[in-house]
Amino acid sequence: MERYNFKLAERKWQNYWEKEKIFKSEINKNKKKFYCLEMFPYPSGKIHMGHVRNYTIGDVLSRFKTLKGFNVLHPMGWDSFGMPAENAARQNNLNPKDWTEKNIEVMKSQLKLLGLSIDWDREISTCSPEYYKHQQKIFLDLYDKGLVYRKESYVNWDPVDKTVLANEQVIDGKGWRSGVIVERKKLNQWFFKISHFSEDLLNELNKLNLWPEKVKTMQKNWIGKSFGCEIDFQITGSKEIKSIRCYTTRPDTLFGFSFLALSVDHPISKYYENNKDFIEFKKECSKTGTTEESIAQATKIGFKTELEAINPLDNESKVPVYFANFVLMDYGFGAVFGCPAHDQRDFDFAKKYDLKIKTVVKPADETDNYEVQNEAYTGAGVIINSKFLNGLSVPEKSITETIKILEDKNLGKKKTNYRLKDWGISRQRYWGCPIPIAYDDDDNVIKIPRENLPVELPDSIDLNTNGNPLDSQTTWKKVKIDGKLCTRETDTLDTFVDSSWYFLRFCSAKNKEKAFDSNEIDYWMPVDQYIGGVEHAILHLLYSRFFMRAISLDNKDTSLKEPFEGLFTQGMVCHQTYKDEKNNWIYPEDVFSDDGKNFFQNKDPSKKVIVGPSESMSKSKKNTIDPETIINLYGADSVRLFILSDSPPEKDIQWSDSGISASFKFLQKLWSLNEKIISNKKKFSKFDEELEKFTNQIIKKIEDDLNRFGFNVVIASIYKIYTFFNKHTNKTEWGSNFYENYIKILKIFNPIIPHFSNECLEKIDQSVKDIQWPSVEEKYLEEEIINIVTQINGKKRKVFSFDKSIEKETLIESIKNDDQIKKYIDNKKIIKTIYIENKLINFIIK
RNA sequence: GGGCGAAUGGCGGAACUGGUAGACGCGCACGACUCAAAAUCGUGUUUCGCAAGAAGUGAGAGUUCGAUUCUCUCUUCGCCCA
Repeated sequence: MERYNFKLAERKWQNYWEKEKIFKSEINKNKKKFYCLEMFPYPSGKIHMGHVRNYTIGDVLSRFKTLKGFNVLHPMGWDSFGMPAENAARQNNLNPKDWTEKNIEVMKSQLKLLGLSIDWDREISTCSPEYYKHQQKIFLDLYDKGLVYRKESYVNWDPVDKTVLANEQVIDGKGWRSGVIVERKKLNQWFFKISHFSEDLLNELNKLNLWPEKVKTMQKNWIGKSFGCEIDFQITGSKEIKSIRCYTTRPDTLFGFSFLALSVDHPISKYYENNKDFIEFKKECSKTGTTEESIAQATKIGFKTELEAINPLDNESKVPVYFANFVLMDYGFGAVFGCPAHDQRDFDFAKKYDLKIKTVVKPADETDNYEVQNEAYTGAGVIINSKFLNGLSVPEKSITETIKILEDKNLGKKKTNYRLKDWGISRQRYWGCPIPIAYDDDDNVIKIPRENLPVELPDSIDLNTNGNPLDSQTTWKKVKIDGKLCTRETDTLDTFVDSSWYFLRFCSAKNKEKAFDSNEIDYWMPVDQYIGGVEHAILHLLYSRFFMRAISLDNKDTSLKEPFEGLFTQGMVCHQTYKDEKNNWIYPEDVFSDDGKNFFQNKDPSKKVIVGPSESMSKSKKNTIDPETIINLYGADSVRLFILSDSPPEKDIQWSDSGISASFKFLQKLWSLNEKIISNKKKFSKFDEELEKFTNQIIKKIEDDLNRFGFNVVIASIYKIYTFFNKHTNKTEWGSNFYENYIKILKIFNPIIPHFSNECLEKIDQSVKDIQWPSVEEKYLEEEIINIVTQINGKKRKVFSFDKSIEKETLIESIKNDDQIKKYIDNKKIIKTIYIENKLINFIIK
């Protein structure tokens, strides 16, 4: 008997799939389509286990749907613009393009090793002009629709490197490379008007039934719809400034008003631009980062003006007006009214500047003398100390009632506000899609004519300059439009733009004229199943939803709003972490253990290794396992089997050596079983009903489990299949229906371990082309024998088997007469009998 | 601080709409093969108990004939937002 040679088999079938173009997809209107998409990778060098898990899940689903008769689209591409290429290129003196292309080549070959059912004819790469040419057209389309605009906005500025930093490059308020404190700097930047769709993006979440609730909640919170009120506060103390408009979600606490806080960028700051102290203060504020978190954590500081604001509900009450660092111009109108008793930031601020703290809300179980002590009270309760508002319940009545009163008196207006801000898309970097815009001498925006697209990135570039390398490309920057000499925009697009429409491009990946063909997207879109990491739950998915709406707006070719019908977010792949005595991380392959308890270094067995907690695999912690090494050692099918078997796919999985080797051994066992079956010399007896039932029932179960992403349970069923068939083949006579059932089993292995399945099918003289998922016969799904769990007072005592045809009365009588049951019910009174058909009987006795 | 989710043997985990808790795998133990080991195969494996039996799904309550599953309170952990 031969051992299973996975190397030969896997290479053989991968070659076959490629040569015969088995996974090529085309429109076929007679067939139902299924568009399966996994989030495409960033070509960082090599694939990692997270990719293996992601793409295995998608592949199993694609192959399963194909077997079920769907016309499956399963494409792959590269999210190939981005900072890592620029950094790597700078470090190694390369061109980002060369670095990226080399990585794509490596990773593509690695993905092929996994045996994925991908239509490689549709491969796309976002950094190729072929792709971004269309993106630039889309940009101009959106510009024409009024969904793109330019405005001044803050960025994280590294004063030493003289460059803009992304949020993730700012660590503890300092630049990741320079280590100096990052400043806020104002630059002219491009924005997508995602806020135009805030309400729709929120509302339509309800329709996404095949999305995880968790992701929908996260998006809902991100969009952050709130009801509130805009209020014009009358101002005294200045000739020019008569009133200031504020937005608040808590107008009901207006009687607790003790200061008014403005953003340093508020329009009235212009009256202070010559004030030395204010300039100093503004500088101080610029040291706070731009993220909401850094603002929340920063110490609250203020600049007191000579202005006073009048409480609209109580003209007697006048409060000071401050500029404060925790108020952002982006939120509301850049002005908030401070109620220290019921807002923690206001509370901190009031404590610092010794402002009045007046309690106007009490918890329901407190008396009217309740006073806020060491922190703000933001919970529910009842309004107090507020004249005509007293007694209103917070928040149910108080907010709406107060708004009503303000509106009646013409002092305020109800307003809906969204936390979601417009999407800033300008990046001051080289390795991204050029923005197809230029400026004339008066800084007027000039669109690059569509026929001149793409605006290609210049190839030779000096990355070792301060700031954006494109800025120093003096020749590239100059462009003549309509005879006018203009200067190109040197910012490039945020890479999230690239991934916001790639799913459309896959539908007509090779179309040179258009970004996508309306016929093709009509058929293929929306994506039926999208699979990826939960880390993209908010930005990427929200941006894609925005893009679909933006493209569909006033578009006669498509009206699709939601790009992803179904979404699945898989968990991470984790591994134990190891450190040496000097606290340096060590790779798992440099560690060994004889007893599983004490670990030592391979290079020096006298050196102990400290075992840390299991964490998500990452290069920095060196707790990675290289997929290619593992595939070489155990084969792709073993890897696929293991990555699906140990945990439910939505949860984190622990990579374990014993786990992968168990999968490998199991495939060898399956192979021996197959060898045994092929070389069978045994007799066949009559039709085996038990075999038929087992096969039908397990296929049904596997199908159900695949449909609900229960891959780990599917693998458990496969282990059961082995046990059952192995037992059957140990009998002296096999059922006459044996082969028929065995072949069905080999077919259902196909989505999970495709090379192995093909190899076995071929060996047993079955075609591997156009395999169909075996149908199940209803009559074998039902049991003629029913098991009745018998309980006394809800406690299980015995299980009885009966023929299904038995009458209820006979069944109950016969159970009552059973010796073991008699023991419990003799001399007792049965006060109730609960009978659940075909399942259970419960005697309540006294 | 707020929101969401999770908690089941030594470990990863299973249990469909409330109805036999612990499927399947790992690990472990014993046995077979072997001079021996590895590999392989077989058997067992929630805890306590010789057994009959009892207890048992993070803790506590509640609803129910019956709760891992539903409700409430709490603890711990994870994720997201602040």
